[in-house]
Amino acid sequence: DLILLDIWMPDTDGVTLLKEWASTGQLTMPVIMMSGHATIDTAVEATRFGAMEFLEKPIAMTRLLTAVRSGLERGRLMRNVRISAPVAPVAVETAAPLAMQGAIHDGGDARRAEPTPATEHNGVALDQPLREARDQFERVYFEYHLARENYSMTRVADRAGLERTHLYRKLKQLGIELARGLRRTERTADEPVTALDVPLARSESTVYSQRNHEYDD
Amino acid sequence: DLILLDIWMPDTDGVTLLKEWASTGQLTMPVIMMSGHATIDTAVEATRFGAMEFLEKPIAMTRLLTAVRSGLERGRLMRNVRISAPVAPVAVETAAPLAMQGAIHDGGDARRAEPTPATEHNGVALDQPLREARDQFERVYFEYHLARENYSMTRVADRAGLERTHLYRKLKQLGIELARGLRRTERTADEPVTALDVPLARSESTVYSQRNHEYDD
DNA sequence: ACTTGCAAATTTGCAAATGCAT
DNA sequence: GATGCATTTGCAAATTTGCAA
Repeated sequence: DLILLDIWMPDTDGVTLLKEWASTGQLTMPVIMMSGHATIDTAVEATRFGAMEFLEKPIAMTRLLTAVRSGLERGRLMRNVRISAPVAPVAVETAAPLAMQGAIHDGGDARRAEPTPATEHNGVALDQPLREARDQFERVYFEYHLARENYSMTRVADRAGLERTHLYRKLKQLGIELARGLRRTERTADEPVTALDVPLARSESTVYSQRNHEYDD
Repeated sequence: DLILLDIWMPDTDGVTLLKEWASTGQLTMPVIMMSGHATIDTAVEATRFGAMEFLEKPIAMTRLLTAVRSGLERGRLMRNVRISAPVAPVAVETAAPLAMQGAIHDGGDARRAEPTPATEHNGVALDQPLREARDQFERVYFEYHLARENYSMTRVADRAGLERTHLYRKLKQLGIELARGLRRTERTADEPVTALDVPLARSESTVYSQRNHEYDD
């Protein structure tokens, strides 16, 4: 579950809608904004109100896919964790901002508190096969370190105690895009991330280890 | 106290700096970004990492003033509330107390009892090599399922999607003892976890896979 | 109920290749 | 073109995992 919201719409505009959802606590899933003619202000506004990504048209298919993918991932996390991010502006993302943010929840009315969560830990659902759970955990793990080390593969690899080269494979396998980390400076805009753009997004076939076949028994 | 950060700077760029602060928990006061040539991506990034405002040059004096004013206001709030970790919201702890048991915290650099330790995610310390972290996670995972299924290896194996036989090895390897004689107790899985006090016995000696040797390189 | 032997599937490290940017 | 760093690949060794005792 995930929402792709366009700024320009017949009746209202995306941002207004987003704000509305946010203020009524209906923002229960990740939102990716799309727009062809947005201003910085609009983008900031949207982000502040919980939008996960803000893509400008023309949108590169790879980028969209990437965004959707991590959006869904985040959605999964959101569902597991009853986040209560500060509404409105107050949003000092401290660390691990990528791990999960969004979910601007109108404070106070979190009535959907399940009686016995226990099903999750670390924002990772425990009630699922080990492999899935473990993968999810690793995703959290790496997102955390990536953010923390500012996307320096060298440093992350070091911290994780892995070979740098292996780290790449690992991330790809987990579906973690490096795209976002402007490990150098701001380049972006018309040329979002050079070589990292293509690989993962499409060619599932290249995924170096296939372990997704259904087990039927 | 408030920071006015320009994107374009001699050494680094504002966003990188911002991220750095954010990831090291130094973001203790409002930040207002300023830039003359920013892209939407940059703005979104900055907002996501805690920037309060994103002003484009040329900046209207009124706007700057407004921003600064509300920035200071917010700063005051932050100081009062000690804005404790808005992110890293993971907060479900209810029924998985077995969480941390293995020696976690080493004397790394966790001496900052600051708002966001971020060093650990709800039990499993993330600031350690992947292998350790993962093992810890798996321990939590299995303890959870064992308790939940009342130590029925068959059912746990089933839930975890593992071979029953492999499960034994796994547990041994993780150092989880299941010598608890309660696996006969009449009770079903719908019962909330009960006997979690089971201490972890570590029988390093039997560990079936040796991966603890020092890597001397 | 729990262990073992074994082969197949995965993961992981190392070295070499490729791609980019200065 | 040369040089240095980031990312991929090929490969073999180390581990994990399922199946049949």
